Amino acid sequence: MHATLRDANPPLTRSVEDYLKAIYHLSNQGGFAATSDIAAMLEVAPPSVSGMVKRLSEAGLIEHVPYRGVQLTAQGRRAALRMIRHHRILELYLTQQLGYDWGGVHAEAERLEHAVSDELIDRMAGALGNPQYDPHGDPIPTATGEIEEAELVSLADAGVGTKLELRQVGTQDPARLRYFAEQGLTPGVLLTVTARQPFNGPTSIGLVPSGDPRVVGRELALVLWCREVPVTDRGYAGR
Amino acid sequence: MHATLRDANPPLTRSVEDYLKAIYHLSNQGGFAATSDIAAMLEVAPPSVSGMVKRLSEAGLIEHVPYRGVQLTAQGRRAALRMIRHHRILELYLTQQLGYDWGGVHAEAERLEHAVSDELIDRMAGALGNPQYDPHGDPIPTATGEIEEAELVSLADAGVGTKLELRQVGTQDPARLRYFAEQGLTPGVLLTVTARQPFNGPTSIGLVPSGDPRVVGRELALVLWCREVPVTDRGYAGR
DNA sequence: TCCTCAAATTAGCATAGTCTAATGTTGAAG
DNA sequence: CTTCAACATTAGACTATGCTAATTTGAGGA
Repeated sequence: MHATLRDANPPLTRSVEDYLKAIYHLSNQGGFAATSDIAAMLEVAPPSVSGMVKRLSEAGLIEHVPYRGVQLTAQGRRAALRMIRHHRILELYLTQQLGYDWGGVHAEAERLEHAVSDELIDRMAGALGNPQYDPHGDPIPTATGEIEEAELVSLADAGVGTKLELRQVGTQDPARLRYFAEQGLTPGVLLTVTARQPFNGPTSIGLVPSGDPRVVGRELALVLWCREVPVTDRGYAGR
Repeated sequence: MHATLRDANPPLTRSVEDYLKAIYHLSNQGGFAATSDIAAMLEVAPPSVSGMVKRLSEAGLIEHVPYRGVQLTAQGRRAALRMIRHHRILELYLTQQLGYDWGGVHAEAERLEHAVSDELIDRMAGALGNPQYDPHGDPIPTATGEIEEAELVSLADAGVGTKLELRQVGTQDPARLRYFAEQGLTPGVLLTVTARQPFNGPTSIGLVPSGDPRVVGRELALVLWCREVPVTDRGYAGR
């Protein structure tokens, strides 16, 4: 009678998995994912998102606060992490075992992540020595759905010499957002911290891989939330 | 304006690819595939097949003769062979490179064949040394869509000692069909020719892998069309 | 405080694919 | 030559997912 009793584990469709993954990436640090951002990420129209949000929410995969956004439930998060694990291991396997280059691998992984079984992914992971990070430096969720949460540091607090990936821009102010965009400071870019002036002075950074320098005042640097990137890396194509 | 002009190469859906593959297998030697046989093979209701047949036929992938059956066009055949190539290389790759056993591999390949790119398949084939046969002895279509047509021999003409796969039963007579079914002689079964009596005498065979013996008179043996199976084999799970 | 505008949602429609129930067709058996 | 059973098709409904157009909402600027 109750939906949950009817079929506890209906296999998720490709679309559903894509939405969950997008929501995961857009609500990184506990916030809400906005309808229009989901629509942009998946390249669908906003009303399509509203429709899917309704279904996902009825299925218990997300929480929806009308006109504010959505968050994953524990169940939705599990499904999203499963896709991310699939994706990251596939990218690794295809490049390391089958000679793919980083250009071609993303689209292939994007399609395959929905079709592979967990068993296949585990076998691929085994063949790779059960890696913990993908080549972007992003952590690979475990088979049990745990992920090393890379906590975000504000650019104003990041250590000089560290390599960072810009993850969240913590302001809604259009003028500032526009400025950041002009400077090439959008989520996903990689940068290294080259210097910081004392007494709450500005932070100097270099963009990766271009090397272009930027200087960011403290007020702005405080809202640029970054993840520290381990070592090897080359651009951001994956998710 | 014309459908063909609107989008010459719409990517085929998973369903469409499954139908084309089923039709290929069911119309082996130039005949028609029957609606009910397609429905049985894909485990859908017959009206679903009628509906899909209409779409496939409008798309130029099959020829439909109402109340008789369907045949693949050159375009449909190309798409079917592409799936078969995907499937057979995937089965080979998963077993040889990732330690799958023959039980688990079919379902995995069945899902993946629709999601992999031709490039990935070619890379897998390369890693395997560009094999020509899958482990069932079935020929693998080339990347350009050619397949070694295993010509069929009648059981009455097959050499003693050869291993065969029964592919077509060349009669419509219900009494004979029923008899063949009782004897376990249905398309797909493997057998070895153990003896043949002289002067148009009967052929003795052993079923594989059970070893059960059968003796088939010349009249019946003449309508059992078989494919010679190279060497290694173990049951028929793939396609 | 009020207004306006961007964002979100609802309304209404389309397509692919599935189903069950009803109807049509064909060929084989008497 | 008729009839009937098996097979195929049509009719009509439903779900998932997408779209455009219209409407609603909420939050910041005047």
